[in-house]
Amino acid sequence: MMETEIRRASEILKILRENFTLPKWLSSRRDEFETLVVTVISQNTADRNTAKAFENLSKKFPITPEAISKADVSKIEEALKVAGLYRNKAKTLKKLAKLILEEFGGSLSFIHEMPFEEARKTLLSLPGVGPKTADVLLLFKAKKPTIPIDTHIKRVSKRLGFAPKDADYEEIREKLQALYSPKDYFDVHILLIMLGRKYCKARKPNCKDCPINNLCPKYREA
DNA sequence: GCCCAGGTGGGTA
DNA sequence: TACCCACATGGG
Repeated sequence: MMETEIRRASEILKILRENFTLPKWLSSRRDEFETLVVTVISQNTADRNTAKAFENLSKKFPITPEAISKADVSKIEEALKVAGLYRNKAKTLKKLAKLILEEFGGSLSFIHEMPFEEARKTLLSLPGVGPKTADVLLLFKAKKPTIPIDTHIKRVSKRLGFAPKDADYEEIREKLQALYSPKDYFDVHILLIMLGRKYCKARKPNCKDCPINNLCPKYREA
């Protein structure tokens, strides 16, 4: 990897830190299972609707493998309706709760105990858990060195020239992790999403006001 | 009315 | 393996 690319990446992070305020609550607050539940709900879903759905579900049930595994799928569906894809997600959550109860002793503590790769593989074997969801659990709850790649990060990384247009999830994750130090993975994840939402949008990017536009090859071309 | 928010799994070639 | 589609709601 080019030395200059690493320097550009560091400069980008520095400027993002100066321009965005990191929310403090993200890593604490919820336990592993709650985090899994909210992350599944969040799949392909706007944050506001995710929050509403999680709140709805919390009012109906304690967010535990015990309660969710016993819950009526229709009740879970009702709570999740606002988030969209609710039939799939309701089924997935119930399956996950059951599986965690029966195969993992009712807890996701293995994400702390297993080495990173094993923990990730185990998470990926769970229904409804793909790379994004697995990496969220690993980074936020187990403090493992990984960067969840969501749609914003995918887009921003390509525009910044960190990854080719056809790059897949793993390629982008590995590239970002190589560009940054593990202690910064959390901030990189959050800040790139914030950048993507505010300036580097899919349809109407606001490059003119973007705080890192002169570090962006796309902008300098134009 | 349309576009955006925004991952995973199952099917087909 | 590599695509392609289904899943579904809410706000601007």
